[in-house]
Amino acid sequence: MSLSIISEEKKQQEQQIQKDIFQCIDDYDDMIFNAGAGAGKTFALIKSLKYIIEKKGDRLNHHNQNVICITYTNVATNEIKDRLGNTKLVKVSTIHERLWDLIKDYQKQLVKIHIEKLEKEIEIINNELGTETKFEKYRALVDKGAFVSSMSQNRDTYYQNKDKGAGDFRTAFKAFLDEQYHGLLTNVSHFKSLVGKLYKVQDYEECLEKIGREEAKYKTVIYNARFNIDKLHRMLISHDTLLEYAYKIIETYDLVKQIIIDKYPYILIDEYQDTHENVLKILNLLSQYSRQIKHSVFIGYFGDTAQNIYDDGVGKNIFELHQNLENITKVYNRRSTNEVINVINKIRNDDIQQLSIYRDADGGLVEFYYGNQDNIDSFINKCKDDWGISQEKKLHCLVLTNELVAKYNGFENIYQKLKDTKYYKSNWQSINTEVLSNDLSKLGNIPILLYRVVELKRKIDNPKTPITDILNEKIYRNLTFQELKELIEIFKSLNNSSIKEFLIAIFTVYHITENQNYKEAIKELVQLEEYSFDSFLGHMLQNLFPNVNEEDIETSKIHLTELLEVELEEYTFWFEFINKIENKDVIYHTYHGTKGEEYDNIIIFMQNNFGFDRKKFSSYFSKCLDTSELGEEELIKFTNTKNLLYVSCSRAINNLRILYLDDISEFRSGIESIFDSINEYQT
DNA sequence: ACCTTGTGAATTTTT
DNA sequence: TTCACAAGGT
Repeated sequence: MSLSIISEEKKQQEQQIQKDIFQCIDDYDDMIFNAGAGAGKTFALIKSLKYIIEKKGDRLNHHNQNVICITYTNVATNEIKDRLGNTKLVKVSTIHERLWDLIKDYQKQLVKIHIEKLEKEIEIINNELGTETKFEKYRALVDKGAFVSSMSQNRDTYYQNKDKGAGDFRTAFKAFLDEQYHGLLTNVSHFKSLVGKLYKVQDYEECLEKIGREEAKYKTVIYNARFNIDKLHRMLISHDTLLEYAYKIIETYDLVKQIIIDKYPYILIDEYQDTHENVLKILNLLSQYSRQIKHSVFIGYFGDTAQNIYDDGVGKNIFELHQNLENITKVYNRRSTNEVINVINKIRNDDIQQLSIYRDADGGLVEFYYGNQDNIDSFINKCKDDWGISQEKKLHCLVLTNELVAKYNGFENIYQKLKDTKYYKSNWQSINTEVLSNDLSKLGNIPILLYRVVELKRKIDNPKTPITDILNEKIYRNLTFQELKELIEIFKSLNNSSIKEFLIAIFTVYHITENQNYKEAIKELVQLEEYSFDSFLGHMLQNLFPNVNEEDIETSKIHLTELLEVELEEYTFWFEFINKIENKDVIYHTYHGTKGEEYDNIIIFMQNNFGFDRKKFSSYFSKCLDTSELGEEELIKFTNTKNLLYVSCSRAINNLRILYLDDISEFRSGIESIFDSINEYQT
């Protein structure tokens, strides 16, 4: 049994590092705590928070002050709250939640910033319309105003057709568009882009007028965390714009700065490398202003530049954005065996070269194999055999895309059928959040509906489910035992093989039963105008094929019916995935999705391409021997890939194998520089 | 034979 | 965003 004996000497040094952090807190020295993967960053953060509570708590309470702890995700927020225990002193939240809380009452100022934003956006669009080559034909129009007003009268036609291919779109538009404008339609995507921009300008100008007239809904700006895009013309801002506005308001108004400083003298940031540049700019402003007015503030960053895998994150730039930070690093690793540490050190290749804190850290395994797609199954089996994988000792596989995660976790058809709908084709960015999120509130309309149906079916089929769990409390609260029993009997009779059959049974019973409680329960489950399978399907159609053409309705309905006919087992796997129920011995994740996690046994499936980049990993390995020649753009790409590789490899505690699915002969030496030897995988 | 233009396909994560 | 490919023009 390795990783069990902690070195006394290193433990003492670890404690010294923690004391250094405390010293910074005492002296109000802004600091950055840098530590590699598995170093116990969150542990250090929590210890620091506890130190502040213990040593400064009374004074803070006396002055009605609080400590701010900001995290990158809601999951991290909950984890810190959990580990910290109950305290009113520390406000733990995501950066967005905290910033909105800080600025939302300054509506007058926010609306002013909003007006500036709208004006700037209009200017940007007009500038694009005036310069970009794709708008050349528009610029050549003699009477642009006539075209603009003609288009604004035909918004409906535009939105009904904008998701169609070029051919259909052209036909639809030629029918009513004045002949003189047909030239604009030669390139349909240019035309779509043009009209979209014209509409935006119109919306924004209209919004500015409404703000000017102080119309009811135009006096306040609202941050909506549920949507990923701004709806500026409706006074709604999303995540990035919130940060932008917060920065502006804090930059402009010294009073706001002072209020924040005086209320929150300690600000700690978890995973700083992922935070947005604007957040750093805000914190830097606060730090500088606090020195100016001589009201002390402590700002502490906890994180690791090498784990910056999102483009928005500041990463290494933090040192430029917030200068004179006290730099505290920790090189001890509490997670992995020496074999793993050795490899991840070579990947990060910077001044943090980790050492295990354990005296018995040998005994792990890291191996690099290459093969092809056909080897995947047998490779998994080999690892299962070699490592004695079982229900209790699971194997975690890292793949690059959610599509593969869905496939290997056993619900390929559900994912594909949803993906192949009109809605998710035009909102491809939404499919993964709306179908695969562990956070139910993020699931899309139809996925959450299907989820609830599956949930009900599972509860009914499981004899151990308590009656009260099947029903919403609203329904059963006022029922007598007899009524409850009858109701459950009806539910138990809905015994079916597929979601489709189950739904049909639900609605059939709905129409024949006299039991009002049942009807209420079904209404609670699905809210429809009419309770029938057809109307359920219609509801799905409306959501997943919005504005679908008359002639496509039938095929779309067939598509959706097929979705409902997918094997029940797949729905079970999907349900378990959403709920993170790990019933199988092999579990699949995306590389990105494993951030912050750790697993005993890992396989990473790797290949040349990822996303837009056909040579993501191949070019990484080609360049990792010598990065001196790289240009700025190339270096950003390189670092991004390096960090992703670092994050995924550093999840491993004991065993790590990589199977590369493309030919590696061109960049062999790059791989060898990190993984020592390369094995050809043979079945 | 070669060039230009238009089109579609590939897609991680968080707020 | 980048690439491949098809269609049509020179």
